[in-house]
This record gives sequence, structure tokens and C-alpha cells, in this order.
Amino acid sequence: MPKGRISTRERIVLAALRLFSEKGYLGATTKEISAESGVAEVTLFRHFPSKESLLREVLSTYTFLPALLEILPSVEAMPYEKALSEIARRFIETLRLRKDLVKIMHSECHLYPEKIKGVQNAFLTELLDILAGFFKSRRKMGDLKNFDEFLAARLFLSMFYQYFITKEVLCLGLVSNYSDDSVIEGYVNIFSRGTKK
Amino acid sequence: MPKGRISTRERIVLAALRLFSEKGYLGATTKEISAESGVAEVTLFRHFPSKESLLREVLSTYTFLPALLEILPSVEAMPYEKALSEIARRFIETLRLRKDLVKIMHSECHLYPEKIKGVQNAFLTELLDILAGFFKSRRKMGDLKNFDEFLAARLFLSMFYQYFITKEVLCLGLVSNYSDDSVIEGYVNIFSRGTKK
DNA sequence: ATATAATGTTAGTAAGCACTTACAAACTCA
DNA sequence: TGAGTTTGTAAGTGCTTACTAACATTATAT
Repeated sequence: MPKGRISTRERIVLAALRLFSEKGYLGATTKEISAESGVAEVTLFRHFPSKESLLREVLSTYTFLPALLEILPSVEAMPYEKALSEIARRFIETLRLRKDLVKIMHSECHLYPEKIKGVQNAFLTELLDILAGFFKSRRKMGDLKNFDEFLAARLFLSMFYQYFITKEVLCLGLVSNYSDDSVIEGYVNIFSRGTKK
Repeated sequence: MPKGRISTRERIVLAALRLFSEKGYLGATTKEISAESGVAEVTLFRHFPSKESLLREVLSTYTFLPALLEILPSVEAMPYEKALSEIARRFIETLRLRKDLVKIMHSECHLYPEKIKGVQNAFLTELLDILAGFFKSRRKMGDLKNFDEFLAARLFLSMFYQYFITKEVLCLGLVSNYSDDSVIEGYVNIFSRGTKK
């Protein structure tokens, strides 16, 4: 093991994260990845038996969905619209922190398959269930109309996920005039009026 | 040129569309593409000087955004919610018809670059402007609240685009219990109440 | 029927890929 | 210091890739 610094293995995983997200899994070569991490190519293969195992390590190391689960409990006391805005804000913030990983998930996920897809599906369902629970508890407080909470949760996250992808991954300039805050305000405005009594 | 049948060139483009969408641009080989189209590999290179030029042909041939532009004029006479549902339904229908292309755009678009991105951006902006115009005219009829129409247009399409991608491209089972119609109903319900007076 | 164009067959190139082997150098820690 | 671990260097494997050259075969059209 090295000194107090970042380990060779971690440097490789970090470089792989960067290059996979930039060029895709097939587009990033093991040569590049090792160069980017400042090690010899053979060292990469001493830590990971194959390129695919490196991808798996990247995905499992930098998974961000647990971070998303922490958002919801922290907004319980807020009024409805304020809570929605805060959820959206922190959701986007989390995606931005893990932008490289989001890029990988976005573009490669339908190619590399069932095992990873299962993990994703489980986390996402959990996240949606918790958000749906938030809507249920709010409705008990008498604020909201009747609607399918799970579907509403899906809608809510879709709105902001798509906003993030378009802006940060696809880099389409469509909303260049809109700040995060103004988009959040506009979206939350419509959504909250659509779900309140 | 061949008989009344589909030309060799078209067969190659069709096969490329299929394989690019299934395996990605780098993942699909020219050998596979030529085999899939039933021609010799060398024939592919007689029609297209390079693999990249084939990709460009695929993208420009099967672009579907013009089809989307035709949706809006046809719903002008309908009541608000009915019109929204119809727009959503035909939007999803169009995406499904061009599913292969949507897959390519979805996964490769941030890799292959500025020229294509410009075309996309222009089409999308046009589409959003037209949808924004729809909201403006509805508000003149006194149905709607005040809101940023362009932002609302973006929100509306985002909702259903993300629904489509999750279901048909990522194949995440999240909404397996929901039919297209029930998702459209649920989403449109929230959106229309959020934008009506 | 014959000239022209489109395609097939075969063989090949040069480059890049993931991945390996063998050995020497450096670092870690007792 | 010395033993063990981790890394680097160098060379190379076998495979696949996009792409080409030369020539034979088929289809089309007048």
C-alpha cells in the first residue's frame, strides 16, 4: 500500500470514471485510462482482470442513489412548495456532483445489461416509493388532491432529470437563458398547483 | 439501379440504423452491417466512403422531428385537456415509430458532435416554440394562468420523453403496471390543473 | 447482343485493441 | 539490512477493426 495518498487502485477507478463518461465504455481504451491515472497499463490489469471488471468497479464505487435517499427526510417540516423546490434543488445538485457517472448511466445503460439494470431498478423504485410516501403524508395533512402518488413521484423526478440531462450531458442550449432556480420555480409552480387542492 | 425493390443503399442504411441503435456506433461493425443488409462489405464502402458518413446518412434520413411538428396544428379545435392528451399520445407514438433512431440519439449524441447537435437544437427549439405558441393561444381564450410558455412546453415534452426512454430504451420496469394511456392521463391531469385558471 | 454499371469474391493491409509474460526497479515495513 | 510487495519497462500475443485492390460475375438498358 502507498503512503497517506490516494491509492493506485483509486486513481485508476477515477480516471476510468472520467474517460468512460467522456468517450463511452468502448471509446475509452485501457491505454488511455492507465496514462490518465499515471500508471503503466500492466498495473491496471494487475488490479482489474478485465476492462469490464473495471467498469463494474466504477459503477459500484460511485453510485449516487443512496445520496438521493437522504434528501427527503430533511424537508418534512417545510411547506409544500418550499419542500418541492428543495427536493428538486438537491436532486439536481446530486446529479451534478456525480455528473460523470450520470453520463455513463445515460449512454451505456441499455447496452450493458441485466445485472446492473436490476440494481438500478431497485434503487429507483425505492427512491420513488419514498417520494410517493412524501406525497401521501402531505395529503393526510389535507393539502393535496387525490392522485396516484407513485406516478406523481415519477413525474416529478422525470422533469428535473430530463432538465439536467439536456443541459449538462447533451449540452443543448435550449434553456441557456434559464437558471436552475428559475426552471425549478417554473416547474414546481405548475406541479404544485396541479397537485394541490 | 435495381428493379422496383428497395435499393442496396437503402438496405445498408436500414441495417445500420438497426445495429447502431442496438450496439452503439462503435459496437456495430461494418462487417455486421453489410451482413445484415445482405451485401458484401466492400459494397458498403462503395456507397459510403467511411463508417462515419454512414452514420450521418442514417441520422439525416430518419430524422423524425418534422413529423412531430405536424402534431400540433391538428389539435387546435379540441378542449384543453383533450388536446394535451392527444399531443402526448402522438408524441409517444412518433417516438416509438422511430425508436431505433431515438436510441441512437439518446446514447451517442453527446459523443458525436457539434454539427449534429446544431441540427437537433434548431429542430427542438422550433418544436418548443410551436408548442409554446399553442399555450399562448389557449391563454388568449382565457383558459390559462400566467406562466412562461416556453418553459411549460419544455416541461410537457420532458415528461413524456423521459417516460418513453425509461420504458422503451432503458427497459426499466418501474411503470410496468401503467399503460401509456394511464400515464398520459395522470401526467396530463397534473399538468393541466397546474396551468389552468 | 453488347456495353455499362452494380455487385460479389478473395485476399489483403495497417492499425488498434484487450491482455500477457518476464524481468528489473522501487518502495514498505520488520 | 533484508524480505516481500507493488510498480515500471519492454516486448509481444492474437484478434478485430475500418478500409482497399484486383478481378470475376451478374444485372440493366438500349
